Formats: sequence, structure tokens, C-alpha cells
Amino acid sequence: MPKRVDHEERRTQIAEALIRVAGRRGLHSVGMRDVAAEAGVSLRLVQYYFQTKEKLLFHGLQHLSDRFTARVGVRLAAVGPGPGPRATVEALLLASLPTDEESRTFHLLYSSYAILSVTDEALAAHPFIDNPDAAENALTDLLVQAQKTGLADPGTDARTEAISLLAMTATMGTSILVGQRTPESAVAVLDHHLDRIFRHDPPPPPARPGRKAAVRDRSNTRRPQAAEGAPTAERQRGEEPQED
Amino acid sequence: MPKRVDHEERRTQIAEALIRVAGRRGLHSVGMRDVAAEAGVSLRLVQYYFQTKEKLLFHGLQHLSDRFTARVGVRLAAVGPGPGPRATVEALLLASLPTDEESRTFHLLYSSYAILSVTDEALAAHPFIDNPDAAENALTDLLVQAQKTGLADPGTDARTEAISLLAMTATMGTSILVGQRTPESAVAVLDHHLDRIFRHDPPPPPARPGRKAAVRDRSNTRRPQAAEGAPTAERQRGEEPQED
DNA sequence: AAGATCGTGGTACGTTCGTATCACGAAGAA
DNA sequence: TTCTTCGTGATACGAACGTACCACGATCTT
Repeated sequence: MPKRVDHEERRTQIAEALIRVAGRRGLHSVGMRDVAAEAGVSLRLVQYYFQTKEKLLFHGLQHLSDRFTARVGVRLAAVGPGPGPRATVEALLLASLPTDEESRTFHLLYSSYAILSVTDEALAAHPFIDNPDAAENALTDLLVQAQKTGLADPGTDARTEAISLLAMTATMGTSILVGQRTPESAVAVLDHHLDRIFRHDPPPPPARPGRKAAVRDRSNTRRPQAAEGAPTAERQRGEEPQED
Repeated sequence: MPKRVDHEERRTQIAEALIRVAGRRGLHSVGMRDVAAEAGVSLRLVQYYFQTKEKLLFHGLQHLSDRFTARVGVRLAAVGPGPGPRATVEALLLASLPTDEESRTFHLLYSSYAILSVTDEALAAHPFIDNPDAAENALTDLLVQAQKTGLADPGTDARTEAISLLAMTATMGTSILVGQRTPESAVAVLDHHLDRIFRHDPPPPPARPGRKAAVRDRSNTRRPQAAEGAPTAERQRGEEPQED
């Protein structure tokens, strides 16, 4: 039975089991035995490929983050530059709302990590998300570009609006998670602000004013099927399991 | 030694010990022994006044919520109706930002509870905050009043703006908690939106804005002035410690 | 062929946690 | 006074957790 085995593959398998069980029962209550059972392996195996729980946790969250980043990228590429920057911004924000299982798990686990890292300095030490300001910068750039091409009101401060949009999206995501708000109402609020930021009259040069996107514009919630299109590619961070 | 003792006083003492230790080391890692040590009593005492950990947790969070609600009420009363509704709205929002120890603890524990309640239905069953929409309704009322008196732009939807302001405040509060953002920058973003919502020129003739259907039209479930000055006053929920 | 290494299973150890049990002195009731 | 109830201490118990240890067959190297 014990042929030579692809370590990275096994680690991914276990990490995804961790993500599933953590998304189901919460990050705080996940144990090595749970992960082992979910992955269909023995406890010893989880110990073998990840020596300690902290390493397992970190790797699992990193994997989740990579997968989600890739998913957002796919979704952004799917909408393309055709419909204009507003559609791109909207896609970026909507991709972060917990509307399906994967985004729900991501939002839950990311929030759990953020809260835990407030009081647990061991967690705070690890970055988890390589650059926490990446989304803010990307969104700011999108808004600035829209302003330059006359599609967005140049009178607003792009960075402030980017911060605001992301902040609203985050809290509303949590509200959706706890069942206090529906995704539709969250989208309505976001659209309200996009209506404000993006002008409705066509700019001087020939341009097509974006359609007033309806609440249910994200019809392609599940289309791109980003699931495992590109499995993490290569992220080598070092330590192979050497023990015994 | 064992004189007759005020139970409610002891419970409060222990509950505040819970709040302190939870604010320091996180809600997830607080144990009955920690609370006992922090309160300077024996483990048995914590068991005696709260029979189970779940009851202790719930009572402690309830106490925290009451204290904070009272604090916000005091702060709102302190600013008074003199400077106008904008100052009141600003005070309401700023009071929620984690700027000192008490607001920091409240924000941290409230967020922890929210995240935990996503996957722990036992926690989700308890309301913790009596009315989660109280702040939203109060803020909406404030904005509507400002619109009626011509101090705020009647073209915006009050409820949507209230939701947005609270959502931004919440996320930015967490950002402050994790050290990603300073309170000053958060205030700057909020002020940016208050500048937008509140007009700068004095009100023209008596304005007649049409009724704008809100995202959800359950108007004013709660009067303005949600916080009562009395700290906790009477909140009887039943069970006295009867055991042995 | 022989020995070293790898992948795997089973299980034990020490700690921590929430809760339960036993005991006992002091205060109010009769 | 006597008895019952109350407040408190110390400690025990069972479960769960992360981790460590031991064993063993399969594979690779030389």
C-alpha cells in the first residue's frame, strides 16, 4: 500500500477537509481528529503531513485564500472590460458577498481569523492574506480610471469611496451570514452608492452609459466554476515532513 | 463568614471579571477558572451563581451590552440637540468605534459573538442584543428628521444611508481593532459621508420631499433615544441559584 | 540481497476543561 | 436551642484535545 505519494496533494486534501469542517462547525471548534475523519485518513496522517495544529491551520487558511483569490480573478475576467468599470467594480464587490457555499466559508473563516488575531498574537504574526490592502488599492485604481475616462464623478475621493464600499461589503457580508440581511438588500445598498459614484449622463467622448444594473444582476453566481481550475499552482514555503 | 449576600451584586462582579478576561485573551479562550481567578473567588462560586458556562457567557455579554448601551445614551445626551442632528449622528457613530478600553472590549466581544453564532446555534438562539435593528432605526429616524427640517439632503434614502453608515463603522471598527487603521482615518471616512448627506447651505422654504420607499419599510420600530439613562435598571430573567 | 527510509496505523500520555460531589461553618427559623 | 438552609472550599471525574511513541510493511538504494 505505501507507495510513494505526492505530499503536496495529500496536504491539499487534508487542508480542504479542514476548510469544510471549519466552515460547518466553526474555526474555533475544529480539531485534528475532525479533520482526519473529514479527510478520510487517520489522525496520524494529519500529524505526519502537518506536524502541529498551528501549521495545519495556517496552511488551510492560506489555501482557502488562494482559492478564493483565484475565483475572484476568474469572475473579474469573465465580466471583462466590455461593460465598463462599473460592472467590474460591482463584480468585485459582489464576489465578496457570501452568496454560495464557497464565499460563505471564505467570509466566515476570514472573519473568524481576523477576530481571533486580535487577541492571539501567534495568529496575528502570520499574514494569512498576503496583502490586506490589495483589494483597497485595486478598487481605488478602478475608480480613478473611471474618473479619468469620465465615467465616474471626478468630484469624489476615489480612495475614500473604495474604503467605504469595501467596508460596507464586509459588514453586510457578516449580516448575511448571521441571517440578518438578504444578499438582495446588500446588493441594493451597494448599487445605491455605485449610482452615486458613477455618473449617469454620457461623458463627452462616445461612451455607452452603463445600464442601471438590476438587483439580480449577478445571474452568473455559479457559472465560472472556479473550483479547482488551477490548484494553487506552486506555493512552496519550505518544511517537508521529516520526522520519526 | 457566610453572611447573607446580594446575589445580583455577586453575579455582576463575576460577569465583569468575565468581560475583562475575555477582552484580554479573547472570548474563545475564557474558562470558568480564569473568570474565578479574575474575580478573586473560587471556581465553586462561579458555579454557584451561574450554574453553567453558557449561562455565564450569556449573562456576561448581556451585562456588557447594557453597560455599553447606557454609555452611548449618556454620550448622546451630552451632545444634546443644540449642535443639530449631524452632531448627534456623528456622536452615535463615533461612540461605536473602538477608541478606548470599554468600546474596544465591546466591539471585540460583540464581533466574536456574531461570528460564533453563525455556527453555534445555541448562541444564535439567545438575542444578546435585544433589538439588533435598534441602531439602524434610530439612525434612520435621525436622518429623516434632518431631512424634514431641511438640514439633510432630501434626495437620499435615509434608511439606505443609515445602513451604510453603520456598516462602514462596524468594519472600520474591526480594522482599528486589528491595527490596520487608525481611529482618525475612520472618522475621516465617516465625515466624508456626513458631508455628503447633510447639506451645507441653510434650508430653503419648507421642503416637501416625496416618500421614498426604503429598502425595507419597517419604519420606526424604535423611537429615537434608544438608550435609557438608567444602567440596566431591572432586567429580571428568572432563575436564582437553587442547588445542592 | 540487505539495509535504510517512507507512509501508515494504533495507542498512550499529559493537560485542560466543564461539571459534579463531599464537606462544613455560619446565619436565620422553629 | 435545635434544625434547616445558605454560602463557600477543596477536590474528583469523565471527556476531549494536541502531541508523542511504537510497530510494521512496502519501497528505494546500493
